[in-house]
Amino acid sequence: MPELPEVETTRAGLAPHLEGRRVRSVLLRRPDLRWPIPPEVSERLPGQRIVAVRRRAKYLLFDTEAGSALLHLGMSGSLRVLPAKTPVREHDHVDLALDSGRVLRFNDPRRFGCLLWQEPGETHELLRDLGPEPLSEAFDGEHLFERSRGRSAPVKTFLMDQKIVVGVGNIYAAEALFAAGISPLRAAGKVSRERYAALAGEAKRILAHAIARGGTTLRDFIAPDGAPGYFEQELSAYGRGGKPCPRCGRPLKQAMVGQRASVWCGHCQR
DNA sequence: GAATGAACCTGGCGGC
DNA sequence: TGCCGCCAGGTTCATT
Repeated sequence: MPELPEVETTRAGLAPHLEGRRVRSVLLRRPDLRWPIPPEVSERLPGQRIVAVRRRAKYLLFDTEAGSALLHLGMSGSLRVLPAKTPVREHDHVDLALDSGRVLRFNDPRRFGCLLWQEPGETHELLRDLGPEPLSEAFDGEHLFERSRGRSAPVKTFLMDQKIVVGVGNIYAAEALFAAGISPLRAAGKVSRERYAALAGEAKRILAHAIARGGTTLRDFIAPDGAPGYFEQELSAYGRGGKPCPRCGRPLKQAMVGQRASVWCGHCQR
């Protein structure tokens, strides 16, 4: 289930194989992903040279002079660069054949991912209202404090709102709140400036560390080179409901917060 | 504007 | 062993 570190790991793994390469052809085996793949992808991408592989939030952008392919991995998507004759597996929905003789293959069992098109010089509407990147200077405690005033929703829901900050999903929200000692149930508008400073700092630290470790391997995530991520071994809260808190040893609580499974320590997180 | 909940899809897992 | 039903996940959209 790709979150920002997984998407960044994917981007970094793909870039050396794609940048400077020309797209020979596009094969759509199954165009009905989350949204239908628009005709521009198969009409305008062939023949184009990929000049950059970028990431914005959890979206990957493959830039060409004719426009950019915009890809979201959804919850189960993965991308691999493979020899052109590699046998197709179930759920291999899209192939981009490259002039290197290899193919960029998109596999997505649950089809929550998408492949869209962005015109040159434009910003796709899905990217327009996104919050700052969590590892940028624009994201800090002051940003969280200002945007949270008057909001009664749980701070975990607030932190996962992509308009507030991008790329923080269920796993890293749980981990950042644990590290900062903030209960996920606390109303976002009731968290102090000082505690938001701690939360922003922990979110940055955890995300940067997860990227360095190759993301989190949970069921579906595999990096483009086929290697699993190693961050899962270091999770303190996520997926550990009922197990001892790494700090105080008391059992971690588990409940739904904003429709999402949440784990926290009732003693260490207030 | 904010909060809430449904919907999308399917593999994995627990219970029977 | 096989079947059934629930759960998980990110994001959008509709409703309140």
